[in-house]
Amino acid sequence: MMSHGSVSELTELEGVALSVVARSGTMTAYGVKEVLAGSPSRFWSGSAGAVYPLMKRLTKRGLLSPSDTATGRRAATTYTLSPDGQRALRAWLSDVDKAVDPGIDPLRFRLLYLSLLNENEKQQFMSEVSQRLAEAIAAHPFPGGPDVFDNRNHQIWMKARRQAFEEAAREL
Amino acid sequence: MMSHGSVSELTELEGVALSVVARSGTMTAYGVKEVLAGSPSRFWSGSAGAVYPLMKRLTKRGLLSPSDTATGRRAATTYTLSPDGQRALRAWLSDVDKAVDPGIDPLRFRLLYLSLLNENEKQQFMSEVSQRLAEAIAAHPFPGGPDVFDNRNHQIWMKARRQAFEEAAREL
DNA sequence: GGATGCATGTAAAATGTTACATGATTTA
DNA sequence: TAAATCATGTAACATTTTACATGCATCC
Repeated sequence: MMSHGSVSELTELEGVALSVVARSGTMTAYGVKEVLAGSPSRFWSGSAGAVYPLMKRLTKRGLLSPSDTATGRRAATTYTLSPDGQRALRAWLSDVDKAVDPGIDPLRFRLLYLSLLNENEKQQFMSEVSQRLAEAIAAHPFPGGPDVFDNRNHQIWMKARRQAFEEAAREL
Repeated sequence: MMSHGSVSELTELEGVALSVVARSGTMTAYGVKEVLAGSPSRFWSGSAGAVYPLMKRLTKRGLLSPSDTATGRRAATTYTLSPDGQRALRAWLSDVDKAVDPGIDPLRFRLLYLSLLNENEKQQFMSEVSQRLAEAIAAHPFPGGPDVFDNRNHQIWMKARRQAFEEAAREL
């Protein structure tokens, strides 16, 4: 049998968290939380309750190296990637199976079931979505951080989703 | 203040579950589980431990009406949408804010952080992803059920993602 | 009639959300 | 210097995963 887990597999949240740390070189839990909170997606809550424990778990797994950076009399921890963390991140980033997974797209789900609405509701929905997508594409800087959820990347994805939306609409 | 919650808001999982029931008119927890398990996305686990309790919660919230359909001596419950369930589902389906949310796209995240890999790794990744996307688009019937995660819809979305991928690649 | 798979769940553990607490720092 | 905001967490609760248990049907 192939050795299945020389590096531990990461969830999307874990992978993104490690990426954020790696990109900066060093980062606190708060910093990671802020980046996530700046995401255009509501699926990244960026809540303290999610992120602080996450960083602890990744530390316990040996993927992050904490250092105590208390300022004044206040406790604080800054993290860097350990060598194992770097390996795990590389494995996550280049995981093609995960990459091609369609993930979760709320628009896709709705188009799949839109026939459950009546004609009026459908029309209304399609027209509002169309408008909102156009706005999202036009809006250069969306509110939030420029790091993970980089504007340009966001725009590219929104354009692709609009295309899917229009194609699906044609077949509705 | 506006009455904020005459119908309870649904998560994506809840919305999809109600949609599956609504489309069939009637369905067991097992049926819903099977549809979810047939999804191309790993984010829908379709595990019994997720679905059976979910159906109970939706029942408790008054959105599903259970009926006892024991066959022989074995307990079984089939569900239909209650009037409140229908309203909640309509509200979910036509929720434009949720619809435009980018959701979770594993490919998007990876392209965002791909610069953390070295040139070789990047090349390898891009070429493999490209191939896998092409395969996914060409493959007419993907393994799994034809209901929620309808082939045609899946294909449209994969095409859109390939376009985003190519555009992002050009700017890498 | 034993093995295999379908159908219906539950239990323990992990993860994530919401809400709170509290120390430090900036701002009015 | 009081109020607001930033930063660092924890606690209770809800949800989800993983793993197990078990009854019925079918097929070999």
